[in-house]
Amino acid sequence: MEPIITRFPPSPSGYLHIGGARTALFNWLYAKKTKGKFILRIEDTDAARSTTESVQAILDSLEWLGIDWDEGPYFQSQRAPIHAEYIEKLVACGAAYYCSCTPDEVDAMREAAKACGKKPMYNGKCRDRHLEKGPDTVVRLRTPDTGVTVVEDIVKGNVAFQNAEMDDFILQRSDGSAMYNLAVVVDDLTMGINTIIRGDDHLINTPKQMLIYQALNAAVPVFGHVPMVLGSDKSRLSKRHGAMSVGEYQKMGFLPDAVINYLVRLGWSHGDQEFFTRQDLIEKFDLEHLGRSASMFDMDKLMALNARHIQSKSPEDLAAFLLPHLQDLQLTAEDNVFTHGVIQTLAPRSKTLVEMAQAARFYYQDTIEFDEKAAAKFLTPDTMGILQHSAKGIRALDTYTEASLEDIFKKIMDDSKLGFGKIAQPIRVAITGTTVSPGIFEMLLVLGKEKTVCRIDAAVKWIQEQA
RNA sequence: GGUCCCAUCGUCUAGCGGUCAGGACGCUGGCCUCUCACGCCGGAAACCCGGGUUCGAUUCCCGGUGGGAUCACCA
Repeated sequence: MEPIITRFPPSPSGYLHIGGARTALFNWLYAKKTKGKFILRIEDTDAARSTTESVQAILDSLEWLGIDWDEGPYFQSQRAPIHAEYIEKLVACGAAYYCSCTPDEVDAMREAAKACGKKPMYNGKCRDRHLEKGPDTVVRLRTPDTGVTVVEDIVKGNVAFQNAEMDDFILQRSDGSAMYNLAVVVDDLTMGINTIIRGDDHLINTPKQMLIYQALNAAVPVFGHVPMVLGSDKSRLSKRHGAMSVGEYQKMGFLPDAVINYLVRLGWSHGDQEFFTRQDLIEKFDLEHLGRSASMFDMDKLMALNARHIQSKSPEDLAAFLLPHLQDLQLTAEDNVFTHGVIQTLAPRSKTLVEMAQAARFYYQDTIEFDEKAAAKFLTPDTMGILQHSAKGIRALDTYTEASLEDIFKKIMDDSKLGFGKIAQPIRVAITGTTVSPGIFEMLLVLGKEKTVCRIDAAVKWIQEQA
């Protein structure tokens, strides 16, 4: 059994698109799963649109997602000599020929064909003229006029195309550069790629590529065309549907594992399982369970999955991902015990790392600003006594533990005949400035005795100043 | 328009001739509870339509409808 060799060939005309990330993922997973090889190839033949910044952005995104490659990145633009060599071979064996028709002439042919109610195609004028290479000649493939080319697609099944529908398409431009279909085939062939998973927008040029393989007397790879990811209105994903680039998801506070999990589930399934670790995916991914219909991107579901991945990770692992988001909020935090504690209290209640960073704010601030409504309700002369008592009790503690804190609260409850909530809320506001936070005890424990007392004192002082 | 692909709750999907059509997100009723979450228990919610094939179709075939892709000296 030959090893599976897959590839991902982005064209660097922008960031890494979320849909592109998904096809990269499918190829990567399949290679991993089968212990094959995954090759990265940058298709930068379109010099006008390709930039080195885009190349870097794509590489960065792949790295962030944790998609690594066994070979490459290769650059298609550097392979022009190889493309030319294969084109010559094709001409030499008669499978392709030079054509001197100008673009205008070809346009006219198309118009003429359309006028007769036929499909606009090049009419094969130079097919048998046996032209030599000239300054303005292109190379065209001699495509069969009859018969069918059948794509044996692993997700779509057999798809038949009438050869008569295909005209003699261009392999090499008049400037000597290779056209897409020729370049991909030659690259895939020379790189030994035998499995191609790509978006089904490519299904239509697959027969053309097969014809090139056949003309080259080469084995056709296995094709799998996965449906595209659509926006919320079922149209092709675009800016107005929200974030499209992988980098944006990083900024929004998603974990790469969650993005991967979500993307793979969009078009692939493993029974009822929704949550997958990276390792699960590598073990369980297969081509048999790829879906055939297009799917819509659902941010809510990504969020939910992200929350689950946050919950499943250790504070240590999470810290590395959270730190940059804390920095975005001008919060200075280190990957230390305190931050791990912070994360522990916040992880079960955060859907994204951005949310977590915002919720973590109070832990790192020296002075707490009280939310107006929260203060009006819970920092009042009525609650001042509770705050004073708890500050006094906590200050006197030798051992600062959940149990000892609980004792203090119990005592205040007994003395004041108030329920736990009546005591917890004022303290919560004193500590965080708001009415929403992690549990009182876990929070106070993480914060530490000093800061806890200090903040309660500050709240008391604030109440006195209001009066 | 030609060619090609697709069609199960609002969304992602399981299903591979006989199921009370299952799960997840979202929505929603309740429980838990120091707030918010988490968690737990329950609910509403789908087989696009019409023909066949079959004892029996969500499932197989054909047609329709709808959606998508693609028709370059772009990739």
